[in-house]
Amino acid sequence: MTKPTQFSKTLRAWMDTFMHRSMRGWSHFAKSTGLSMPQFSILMQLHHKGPCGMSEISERFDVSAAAASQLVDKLVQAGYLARAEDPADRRARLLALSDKGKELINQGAEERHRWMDELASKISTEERARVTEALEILIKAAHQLEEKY
Amino acid sequence: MTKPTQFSKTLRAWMDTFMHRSMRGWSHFAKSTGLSMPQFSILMQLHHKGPCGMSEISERFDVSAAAASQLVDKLVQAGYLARAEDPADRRARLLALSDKGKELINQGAEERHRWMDELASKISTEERARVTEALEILIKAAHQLEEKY
DNA sequence: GCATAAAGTTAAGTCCGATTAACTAAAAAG
DNA sequence: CTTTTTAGTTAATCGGACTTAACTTTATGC
Repeated sequence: MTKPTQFSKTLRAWMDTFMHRSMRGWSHFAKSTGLSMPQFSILMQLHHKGPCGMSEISERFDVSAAAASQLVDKLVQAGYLARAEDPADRRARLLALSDKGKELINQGAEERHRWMDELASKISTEERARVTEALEILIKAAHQLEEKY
Repeated sequence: MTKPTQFSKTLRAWMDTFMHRSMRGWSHFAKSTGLSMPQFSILMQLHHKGPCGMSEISERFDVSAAAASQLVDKLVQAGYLARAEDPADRRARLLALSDKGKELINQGAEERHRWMDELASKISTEERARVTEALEILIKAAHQLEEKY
């Protein structure tokens, strides 16, 4: 954490390359669906974390409850989200991706993953094995970090 | 490219895990600077690709020349960008990050890179060597792809 | 050189996200 | 059972991003 090692330098270089590229693909796809970036982000969040209440949306995105409510409302009207009453607490809402919403997310993932397949084509078979192994190490480490909080 | 190999599956898994995480940090930082997402994206683009003209901005972000002009104007007024006349073509402008702009980008990179250092702490020394090697392979492949277009 | 095209800018208007304030309904606290 | 807190919605409004249209300035094509 004090001085950057070769490892962390390489990790940063990769992230810079990778982030820049995938960000473009991501926002391009969001635009092509007609959804705004905040709207798309909400769908992404639902996809990653599963169903949640309205308050969690406003916390995650650091906006007021009113803003979250309005944003979600548009997504519900567009058919991407289901908004149901929480049977355990009738004040609360249960937000979840609809089938249409799930399909959209999958489509987006496809687009964003396409360049990875191109990437794979630039890497020899023996290298792929080593890269796969290394990424698995990274993924495991990342999950360990996630658990902490 | 036809059927997903183990390699490409792992690559995708890594992408999903890390995109979600770093996107949050990125937009959080953008917000903390008081800059909007589009404004911040322009700074990022200048950082990655170096100085360019106004027309390139509008092409990259797929907005009208008018929108680009207005967006850039705000960044110039805020002191993040320098807008000079192109000596070779006096209609054109040369846009570049100012020192303040560069500093902001570096700060952002620090924030986004912090969790990578935490990640490093979860990985043993011998594993780091292998991961470093693998990432270098990926970086090289990514740059080969960039050159294509 | 004159017409046309290209690079930006400015202005007016639209749309969307976000805020505050006022409100409803349900749960928790006492 | 009444008070207070919590979850969410609605309305009015603000500001920012984006668009089209009209314009200025500079380069290019015949």
